[in-house]
Amino acid sequence: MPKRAMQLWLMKSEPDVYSIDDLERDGSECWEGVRNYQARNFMREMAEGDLAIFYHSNTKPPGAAGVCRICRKAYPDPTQFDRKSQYYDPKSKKEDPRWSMVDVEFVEKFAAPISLQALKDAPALEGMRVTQKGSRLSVQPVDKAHFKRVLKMAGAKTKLR
DNA sequence: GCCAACGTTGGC
DNA sequence: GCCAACGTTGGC
Repeated sequence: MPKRAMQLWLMKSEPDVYSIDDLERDGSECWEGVRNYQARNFMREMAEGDLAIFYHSNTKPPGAAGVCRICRKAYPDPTQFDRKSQYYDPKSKKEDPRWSMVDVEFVEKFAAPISLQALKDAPALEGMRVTQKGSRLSVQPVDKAHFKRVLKMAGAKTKLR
């Protein structure tokens, strides 16, 4: 009966490509195109019901924009087999797909995004991966205390138990 | 647009 | 297995 504890994540997306507003409009979306092994491995650890901070990268300012929930666990990313896709990977084999993706659903958009600078300036968030210099990882785990703090900073409706 | 910080590739 | 060259990410 003991269930796996909920795990918490942060997922980066460039808002020009896909933003929290796009997710709010769509309700849910597949998280395609991750082509980094470490990020892929974290996605494979995700379970339905896990929550993730939706982070806007490569924009100004970058920062935490909202919350989403994992609604489908990892399965093969079809774009790796699509020759026309920018994510096509000629080395990936159908019988042993190299890349996975999960589906996420919209939970909430923060009233105002919490900028990366604000995250870095918060002493309680010390050690959070995304605040560390040169952190490029697009999918990363987040400590519960850090996740809660970000929710608090954002005045979020989402609460963790 | 620059460039630091990686990750990947391929020659050896 | 090493490592130089190259490509990508993403803040600034």
